[in-house]
Amino acid sequence: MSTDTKSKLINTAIELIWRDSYNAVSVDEICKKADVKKGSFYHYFPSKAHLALETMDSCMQEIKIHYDDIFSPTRDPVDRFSLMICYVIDQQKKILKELGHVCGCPIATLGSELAAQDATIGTKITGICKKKTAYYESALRDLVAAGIIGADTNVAVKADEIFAFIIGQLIMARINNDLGFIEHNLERGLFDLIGIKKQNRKSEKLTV
Amino acid sequence: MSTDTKSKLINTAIELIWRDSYNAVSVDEICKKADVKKGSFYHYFPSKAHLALETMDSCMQEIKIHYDDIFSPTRDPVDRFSLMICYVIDQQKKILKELGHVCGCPIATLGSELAAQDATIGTKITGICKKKTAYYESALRDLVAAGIIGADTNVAVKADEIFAFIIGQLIMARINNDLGFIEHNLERGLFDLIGIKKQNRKSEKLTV
DNA sequence: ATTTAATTTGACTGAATGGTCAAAAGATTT
DNA sequence: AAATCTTTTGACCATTCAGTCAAATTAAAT
Repeated sequence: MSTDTKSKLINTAIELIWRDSYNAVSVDEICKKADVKKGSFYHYFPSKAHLALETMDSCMQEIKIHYDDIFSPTRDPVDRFSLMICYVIDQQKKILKELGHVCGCPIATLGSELAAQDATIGTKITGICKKKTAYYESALRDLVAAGIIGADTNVAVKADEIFAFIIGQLIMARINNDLGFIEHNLERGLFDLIGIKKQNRKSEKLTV
Repeated sequence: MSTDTKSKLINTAIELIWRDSYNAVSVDEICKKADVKKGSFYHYFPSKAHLALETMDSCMQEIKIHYDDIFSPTRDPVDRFSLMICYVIDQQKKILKELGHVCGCPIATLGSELAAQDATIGTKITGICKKKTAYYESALRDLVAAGIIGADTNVAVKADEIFAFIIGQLIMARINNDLGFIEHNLERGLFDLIGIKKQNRKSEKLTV
């Protein structure tokens, strides 16, 4: 079972690239930290760029597990968004503790860096974004059905806006290396953007 | 007048770093495209990182000229936001034509890439963001005074949200290499976020 | 037990990296 | 015209980069 070597490389790459950046991290550095020789690296990945692609798959796989639960149709649609915000913030806190820096969204950071450099990464990320917005879209439809937001809401557009909003806040948190703002304002801002009136918000804390 | 050499380097660096990324562009590449020898580069900049800092100053200087006009207190506060969106989109279109790729916000892209790598860049960008949100904040206060948005609006928080929202949309446009979404939805989304009712929006196009 | 296939190793390559430096050339000042 | 200061040049450096490869090791199949 030597998928161990491969996943060691992927997990190490996620850490290093997420904290620094794709171009700032070398193959040698990844290998050294993963305690894998370079020859093994190129046995599993044809190039550094392919490693990057697989790290994104790995991230998305992890996210999917949580989002499938958070955005379960059995949940109240308002709660789904609240829980997502909780998850995002908790994850950022965890990574801050582990890596010593606010890191933001690994996929957006990587995507922004490589957008013009590698077209295949651009299309890959576009696909991942589509998956994420699908969660938002379906929750928005349920909000419409529940009469919490207007029936005239363009849910596809609104879902993309939610995504961009969160990405933007995470980028700012990364640049400022500070989670304070999103801890205090991300949820409220999101509900403003969606157009959920205050009375529909739960003041009690929810757990994932 | 040899500031010519220096500004040639800065302008070339803006182009290359904006389109690709800081770490993807080498000093040699910048020198070659600017037609400046490497020795001259290090005569004007003590390091590559210092060049990056000066490119941000240069970007901010350019933005300030436009924003001082767009956010002039003589303007209707709703118009200010509309004009800003026009400016952002026009600039993106121009850069797309020039550089062949949607490039997003140069400062956010660079900031996201170097946040954990170089602390001085992080603080520099935090300063620039403060300047930008000052424009939004003052326009928001004028919206409050005009009774267009609620007097209970936390303008400082809302300004940061606006900033994050735009940054997020630009990142997505960069990743997708497509301006379609922001052309169609950025203004509407921004007004949703601010909480401006439809009747306050001008349907007519404005010019900067 | 032997063949076959998958994995690991470590030394290697050539190009590119950020940065240096002394000397030449050009301006400015005296 | 001589001296001083600024700018430009191009050769140079040590290091790092992504990627290669043949041989050694280990595991699986026969």
